[in-house]
Amino acid sequence: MKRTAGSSDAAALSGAEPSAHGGIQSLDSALALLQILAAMSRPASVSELARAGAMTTSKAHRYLASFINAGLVMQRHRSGRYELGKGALDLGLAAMARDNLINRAADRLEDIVDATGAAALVAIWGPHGPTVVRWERTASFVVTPLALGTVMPVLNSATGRVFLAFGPQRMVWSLAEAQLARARELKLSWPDLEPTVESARALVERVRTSGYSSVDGRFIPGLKAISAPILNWQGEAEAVLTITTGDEGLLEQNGPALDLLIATCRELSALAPQ
Amino acid sequence: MKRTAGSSDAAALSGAEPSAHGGIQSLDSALALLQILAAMSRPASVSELARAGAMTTSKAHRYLASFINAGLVMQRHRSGRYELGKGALDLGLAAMARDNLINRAADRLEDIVDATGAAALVAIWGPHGPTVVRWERTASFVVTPLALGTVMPVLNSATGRVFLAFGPQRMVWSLAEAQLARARELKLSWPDLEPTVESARALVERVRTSGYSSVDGRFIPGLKAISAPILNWQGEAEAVLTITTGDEGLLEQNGPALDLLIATCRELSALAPQ
DNA sequence: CATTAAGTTGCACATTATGCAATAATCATT
DNA sequence: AATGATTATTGCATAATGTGCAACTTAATG
Repeated sequence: MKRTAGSSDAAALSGAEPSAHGGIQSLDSALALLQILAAMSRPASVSELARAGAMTTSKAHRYLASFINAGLVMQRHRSGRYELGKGALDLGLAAMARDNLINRAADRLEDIVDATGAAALVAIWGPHGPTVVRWERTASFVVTPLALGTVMPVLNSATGRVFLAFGPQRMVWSLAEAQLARARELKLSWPDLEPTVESARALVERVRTSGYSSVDGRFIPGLKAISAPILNWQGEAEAVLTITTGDEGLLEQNGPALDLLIATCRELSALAPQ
Repeated sequence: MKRTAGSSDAAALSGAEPSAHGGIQSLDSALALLQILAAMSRPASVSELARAGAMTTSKAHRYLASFINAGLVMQRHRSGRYELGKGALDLGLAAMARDNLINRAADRLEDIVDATGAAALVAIWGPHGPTVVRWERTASFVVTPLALGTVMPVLNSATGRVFLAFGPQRMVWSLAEAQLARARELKLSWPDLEPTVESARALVERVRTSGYSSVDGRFIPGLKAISAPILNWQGEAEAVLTITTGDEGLLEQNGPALDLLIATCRELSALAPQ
């Protein structure tokens, strides 16, 4: 392990340059690599990871070996690509179990589903965008896979739009701008949104003014959704609550489902931490 | 770092005892401590953690300092108790997103499109039938019937036929029977399908036997498509993967595109949740 | 305020993390 | 199927830092 060239005489004599925060240097390096892997949208090779982490492949490989041993990372077969493993999921679920805001929101889902006959979900902002962390539905809900971990698009989902208006702005707009660029490249647009920053900002104004967002069957035929934010004390969305249904009448403006959603989010917002 | 008492002479000469799995010893110890913290039901003191992890408080403290620096752990104030931080939640969310079937399938679209020069899509069963939820194409792909939310017909699209054979049967056949009745009313038929239940059942047998479905230019002039199911453990399609192209030669039987499609769906099926 | 217990940090020494090169495995091409 | 190129993995000598101990700091209690 190399010392920095500017080591003081005292440090040189004693043998160790302590890390700036009193931690362990190899652990810091390893955890930086883990974050790089987590940010990747696909399984990665050891050389990709080493390059991205500015380290030798040999070093990256050894860190990955320890992460595999701990269950945080998995590799499909020897010499295969690496991705996050069950241990990472378990760690996240443990962290989530301690998050009072998510748990309070989740506790409301059953009542919402019972009252509306629809499906309802809680999403929070994750490394890849708005991520479903809890959901409930009635047995008759017809859409097949709606699952824990589903990442919603920012621009054309009700959930995503609420994050666009109320979420952590720098991160949200970084992703939104990428999605806008991609849409322009493929010459896409949506019923109420052109793939431009100006159009997206106008959408944000509409969502902020109304305090919720909705998408109707023009986006996914037969599906309608309404979403509202659970705000913290800075007015930023900590989570988003969404009701989604195939029943076109259920989520009408000024209807009971929207009232329930807004009231629930308001109550949960009042309980949010500083 | 202490050697075990039984170190071999060779290891003593070379200086390092490699960890059993080729990883890094201090990283292994640190990750073991993190798991102990995750398993605790409440915030823990450094001495509790050190005791549970059979290490000195000084060692535990330094590991925790690195975890805090990485965001995986937080401490309410100096000398306060330790608990999992936002970074642990983010790691879990990233793992959750990886674990999601639609995201896994979507990740494959780019490779498929690159390999074939065609367009590729993921569809799920929605309220009005097979619904496109993800798609990719090359920028040069000129024919664009695709959009997020496009509902494919059940009887005369490759995607729909795979759902007919492998999808949630009660819902799928309810819609199929309605489309058959409509076709009889309009006196429609298709090159390989009469608008009868018997003919449709024969089609299902063919699709189930081959494990995939294809439609050629007789259905939509200039377009050919092949589809295969991503099956769950009950043998029911959770999603369907489709390659579509205007190049008639590309999707020939026993060709590389079909092989790629089948292999991809097989791999994704193997990863599907219970 | 004094005392005790727990958290945090300096430093000498003990231990292992690391880079480099060799070996093994996988992928692409013919 | 064979071959060459590329990438993943591992042995080992050297470079680097992780660790235990004790001192210092902080927090809690009487």
